[in-house]
Amino acid sequence: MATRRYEQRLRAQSAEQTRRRVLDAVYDQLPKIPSVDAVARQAGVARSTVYLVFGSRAGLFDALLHDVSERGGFADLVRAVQDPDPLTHLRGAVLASTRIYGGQRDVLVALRAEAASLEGALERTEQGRLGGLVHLANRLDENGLLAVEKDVAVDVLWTLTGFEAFDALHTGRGLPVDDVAARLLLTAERTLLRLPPP
Amino acid sequence: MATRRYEQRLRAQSAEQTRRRVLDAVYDQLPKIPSVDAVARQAGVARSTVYLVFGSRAGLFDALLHDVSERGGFADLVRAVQDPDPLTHLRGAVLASTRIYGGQRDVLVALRAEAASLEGALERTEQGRLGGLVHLANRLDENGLLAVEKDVAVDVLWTLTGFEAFDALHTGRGLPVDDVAARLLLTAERTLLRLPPP
DNA sequence: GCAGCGAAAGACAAGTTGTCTCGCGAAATG
DNA sequence: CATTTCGCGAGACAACTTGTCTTTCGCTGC
Repeated sequence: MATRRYEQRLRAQSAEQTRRRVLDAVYDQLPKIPSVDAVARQAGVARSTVYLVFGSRAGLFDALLHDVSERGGFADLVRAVQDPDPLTHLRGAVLASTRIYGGQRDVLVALRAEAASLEGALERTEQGRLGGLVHLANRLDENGLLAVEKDVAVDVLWTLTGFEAFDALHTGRGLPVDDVAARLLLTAERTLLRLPPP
Repeated sequence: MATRRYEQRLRAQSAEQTRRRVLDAVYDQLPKIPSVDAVARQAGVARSTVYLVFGSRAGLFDALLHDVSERGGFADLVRAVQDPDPLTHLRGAVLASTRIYGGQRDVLVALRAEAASLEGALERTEQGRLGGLVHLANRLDENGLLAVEKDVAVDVLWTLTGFEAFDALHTGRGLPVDDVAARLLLTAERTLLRLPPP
């Protein structure tokens, strides 16, 4: 049974293609949350293949979560965070994250609905956001811009920059994405800053 | 086939009892979201009885929604809204609703998870909250207390008094209920009021 | 007693997730 | 070119769920 070397080129590449086709099939069926069978049919793939590639329904949505994290305007968010001016940092972070939520809204709703099966994978993703907010609060504090305790600032930013706050205004109140960003930014600035804009 | 009069006393009362037993069985199994079968077994009732009384799984959770609305500290909320001072009104409303969310957290999470089957029944319940917030914003405006547009005030209050904002701080950040209320109230006051507290 | 009705019991259909087996066919290797 | 390897389709099966319907039991109310 001396297993011989086996380097994949075309095969690995075609495997990656079916993986993508399945993920795209999930996007295609949003905002309805599809069954594994529906995803497989839409992707033109056997249902057993989905289980082969992703392990389970939860594994499929876990992969979807990572896919969302790697896509979409996260570049803008990273750029905003690197601005030397803390106020521009704040402004850019709220605007960029709101636009991400607006673009990915359906996927994020689906992932929230599947959250029970995801065993905290969603929360783990949010750890990064929390870290960024702590950093932001520190910078604002160092520059003497904060009108409240640093802990309080983190809590307020956590609430305002989450998907739930976005969706409350966007879906709940019917506001367009940029209006949502304006409301959230206004709230953050007037609550946190020593000299808020009028 | 002349159907004769039939006034129910004990029978209607026992029917009401099984209805309550079923609803209580749902509460018993929280925070896990139970199947109809599990609810029936916990209630000591046949599964078919659940369907007889509530029509469907969605009907069961719809009844649960109404049950939650009628229970819990909604009396405090109503009392707060009737205070002559708009600032006390604001303060009392945020505090009371936060405490309701804290007490009913598991049920509300379950209802949110079932929201897809509930066909907007949850949103209809939220209409009452929106109406109350519009009223509050009007009163603040009439007294010259608002530092922002009335529409903006409603949007901000909508975000801050929703269950999602509560849960972001309570579950997401691990804050006790009264600390959550403090953060939310601070944010509302500093954002909306012309002369916010320090 | 007798009729009405709440409720149990249980069969049945349909949809879902998850597991496993079998086998084809194309890519990789010597 | 022959052989190995492995991605993937096809399909059977088990287990669980929602939802519907029929039959039967037993207590209540006239």
